[in-house]
Amino acid sequence: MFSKACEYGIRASIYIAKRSLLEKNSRVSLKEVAKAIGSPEAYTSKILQKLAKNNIINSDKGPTGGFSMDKLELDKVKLSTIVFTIDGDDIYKGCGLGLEECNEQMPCPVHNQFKTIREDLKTMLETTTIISLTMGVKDGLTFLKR
Amino acid sequence: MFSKACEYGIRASIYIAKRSLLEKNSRVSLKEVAKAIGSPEAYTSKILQKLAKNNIINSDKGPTGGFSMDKLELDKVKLSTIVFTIDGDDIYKGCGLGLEECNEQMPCPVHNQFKTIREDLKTMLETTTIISLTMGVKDGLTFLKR
DNA sequence: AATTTATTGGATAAAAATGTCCATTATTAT
DNA sequence: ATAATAATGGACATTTTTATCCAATAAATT
Repeated sequence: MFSKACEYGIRASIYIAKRSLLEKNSRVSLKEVAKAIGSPEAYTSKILQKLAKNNIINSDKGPTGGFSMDKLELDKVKLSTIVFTIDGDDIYKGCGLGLEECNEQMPCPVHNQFKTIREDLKTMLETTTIISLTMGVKDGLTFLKR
Repeated sequence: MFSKACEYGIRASIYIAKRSLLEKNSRVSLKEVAKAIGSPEAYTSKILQKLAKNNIINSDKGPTGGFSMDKLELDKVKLSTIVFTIDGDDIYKGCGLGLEECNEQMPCPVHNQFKTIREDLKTMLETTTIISLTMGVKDGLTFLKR
């Protein structure tokens, strides 16, 4: 469904969000993030860089540096934002059978069957906020690792 | 969503089904299939081999040989069968965030949001038959290429 | 100012997916 | 039997994705 990079990106964002929610002015190091979500450190670094450049997370260099998210913005960051930043819009516009062009006028054989599912997925991604996902983790109801 | 191999596999199956439906005892050559669905010939060959080994399509060697499907079985072949044969069951059981274990007891943060969508997808794949997809192509309503 | 710390960015490596080539095998027709 | 045809199977090549390494940069502390 998502690329590995995107999976790491979502999990990392949730972890950073959680830490930013619990302590103010918290800065989470790359090492801590990677450990918390069970991802390769250097690879995770690249993904966090991308998220930082797209202003989804903040990053600060130097001692006491690390990654963080604006607590007051956590309800504005949607899952769709992260997915789009890392995987692009294939999940929305891509054809289920890989045709370059596939639309109402010239649909692939599964176009209509996929339409509903894809729209549901889109809606879900666009309405699910990072804060809501973070809550589950904070309350020990959901998990970011294993 | 699906691998490229799986996309080719589905499109190829539909094309072979269509030809088998229109002419009896038809044998479609690899070349014809690849041309009809716009896929690389040699790569498509591998995929058809896999489908043939799993009895989803028939293959016959020699002159007049080629690929075919049993006309009377076309309503029994489900999209899910092809997808499972080529891509395995990741699409059903795999975690949306890539966790090795993810279930009701220890769900990932998006587990519940994905559950509905995944079940809908599963149901769709399990209820969509090759014959129904073939009809659309036969009637010029849907397309296998471009 | 010097040292330490942590992210950044570029190069490179490893793995997986996609794609190609060609000799072999099975089958049909002559 | 021989030749022609079409799938098969194995090796190989390319591309994309995933992952690693390390020097450079920026910031904080002493």
